[in-house]
Amino acid sequence: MRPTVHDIAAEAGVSLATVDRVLNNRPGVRSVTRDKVERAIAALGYVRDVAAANLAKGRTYPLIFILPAGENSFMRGLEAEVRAAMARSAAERTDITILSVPAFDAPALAAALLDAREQRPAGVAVVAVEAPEVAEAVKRLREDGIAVVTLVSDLPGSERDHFAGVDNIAAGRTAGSLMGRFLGGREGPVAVLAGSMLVRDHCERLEGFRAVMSEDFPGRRILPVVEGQDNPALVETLVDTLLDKHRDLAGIYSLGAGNRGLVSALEKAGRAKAICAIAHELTPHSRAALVTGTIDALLNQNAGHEVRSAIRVLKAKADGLSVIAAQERIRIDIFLKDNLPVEQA
Amino acid sequence: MRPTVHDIAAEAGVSLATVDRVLNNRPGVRSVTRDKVERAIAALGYVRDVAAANLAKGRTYPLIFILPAGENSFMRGLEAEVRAAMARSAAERTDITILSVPAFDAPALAAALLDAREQRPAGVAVVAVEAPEVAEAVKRLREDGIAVVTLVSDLPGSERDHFAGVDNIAAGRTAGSLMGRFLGGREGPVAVLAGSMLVRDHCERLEGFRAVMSEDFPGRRILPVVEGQDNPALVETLVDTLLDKHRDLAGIYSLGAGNRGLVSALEKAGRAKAICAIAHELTPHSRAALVTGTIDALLNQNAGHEVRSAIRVLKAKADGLSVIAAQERIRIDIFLKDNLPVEQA
DNA sequence: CTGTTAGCGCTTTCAG
DNA sequence: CTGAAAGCGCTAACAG
Repeated sequence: MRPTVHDIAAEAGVSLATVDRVLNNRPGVRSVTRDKVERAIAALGYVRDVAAANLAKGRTYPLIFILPAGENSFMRGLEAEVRAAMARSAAERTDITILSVPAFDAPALAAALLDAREQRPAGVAVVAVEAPEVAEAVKRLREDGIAVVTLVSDLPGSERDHFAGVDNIAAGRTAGSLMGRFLGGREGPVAVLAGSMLVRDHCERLEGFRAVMSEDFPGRRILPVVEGQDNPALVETLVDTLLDKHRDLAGIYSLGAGNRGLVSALEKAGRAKAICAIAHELTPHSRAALVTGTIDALLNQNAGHEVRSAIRVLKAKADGLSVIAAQERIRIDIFLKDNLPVEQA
Repeated sequence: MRPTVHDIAAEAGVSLATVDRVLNNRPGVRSVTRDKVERAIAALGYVRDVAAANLAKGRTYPLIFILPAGENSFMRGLEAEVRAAMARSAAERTDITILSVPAFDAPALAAALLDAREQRPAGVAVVAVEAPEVAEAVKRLREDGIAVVTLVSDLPGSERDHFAGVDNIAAGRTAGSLMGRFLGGREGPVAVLAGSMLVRDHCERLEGFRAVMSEDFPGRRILPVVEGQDNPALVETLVDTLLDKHRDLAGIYSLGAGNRGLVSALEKAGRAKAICAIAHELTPHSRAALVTGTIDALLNQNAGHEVRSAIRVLKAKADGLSVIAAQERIRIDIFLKDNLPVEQA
């Protein structure tokens, strides 16, 4: 049987309360006593039963998730994952609220953060837009002892505790590597389609993509980036134009959302098979396009992992604990038509 | 505050003990009483606090992992993950033992299973070798109420409760898809290197690979499969021969282990860059070869995920609970030099 | 500064 | 068949 607080109290010749004080390094213990207890802990190889501690504490973690509104499938999937986490709230001792804000709107986001602050949550997870006022709002939250985690898109240089998302430079590089190899010796330029250069994740993907293309495939021309605001209708128009203007287009890297527009444009132009398309995020639409071959490869971040990681980190930070960074690293999934996960119910 | 057993006892007008009997559907409750309690549970929307239940039960799960011996890096990594899980034993209420058996040795594996059975564990996780005597041993365990999960390599048709591993047909298809696209119009045949056709995972990868090559790249010649027993030295000799015999070799798919041998053979022949190599499992060696470009792509199964999943499933099965299959599905990771995870300490 | 005591939500004897 | 009471390992008042 593994040792309990009773055992260590007995071993150290003190009471349970004192052991508890040492364990949770609460003040009010003479250092001699503290030493005795610590020796006992070490001697018995005590490890605290976290479940029992939580039960006794009855602590819950009020958490707020701030997500962009709109019909972006990835974001709606992310929201679904947050709702799934809400369903597990009881078991995980969390109490989650979702706040919705317009996409790519820094003032609205800053306001939402301050709004969240009023509710005095233990932590806030936010899909960031890169702007000084947002960083400033994050700072205010931190000053109030509220843990802040950026989700999907980061806010470097701010005081956020952690970023729960993928390495977007690596994602862009991966896209570039696949694009270059898939095209092989085929002639023609490659177009790049982003959502907005206001969000960090899109900028970083572009940076990684360009880096690999120029390092490993220097002969390939990359067209200037086009911004579709993650809006399918706008994306479709933009791609229509691209296809029309560049009859020899060899590939398209879509690093943002709105892939429905990309897919329709390619298909109606009858160039779905001829053009190598690489996009991000596995959604019902992008999945279908991968299966038919309109999209050749899909990079994905697992929204479920991101949400669960954000929650774990927020809870840890709220308790002043550190996290094992490596363990919270989010992988970049690569999907081809051949390794698609089975569809969920 | 969410309802507790007390609330439902009060609501139903019975005692705690009766509520508990109903909750865990233990016998000795009149069906009228049972109904009353169940109505109360439904009315209050009660959800049991699993942590508290475990605390009260003080239950632990003795588990046995049976792993192949030898210096196969992937298997040693798997073992390291099992040891990591052992370190978490206290928190997870598990008590894990590792049994080591010679690789690809069905009689030894069957004996080990029977050996494990003597220790009356709650569950056994085993890297299977496909043979009737192994299936028979699994059956004996199940008859004794011991949960059995196959790990990495499955034993279909046996009575194992679950398989914790990747879809190896999909893995083979993915390898084929990448190989076909990476080669593009380049001429030359593709070689396939396996460990042993006695293990299910290798057979399935081969099947998937061949399927995609014939469907999507019918012009490409696939050489007969060569078995390297997951042994680097043997693999090296075999690849030496292949390289010598096929001066126009365009690609190699290594679907088993022993990649050290593959890498040295390619490098010493000076054909590392010219030949497209796709292999399995991220190990220190394969990682290095991916970075230098000797290996072009690596398919990987996350050993940590597999071990944790196996443990979750074994615990659930031991308690007679079902698992959400989708949640326990293990993904196939694809690594290029550009999306390698940061090296762990 | 330290100890006593009463729980957290659930399970488990042991009586009745 | 049902109930009362003790306790899992830990924490939190409240006394001393």
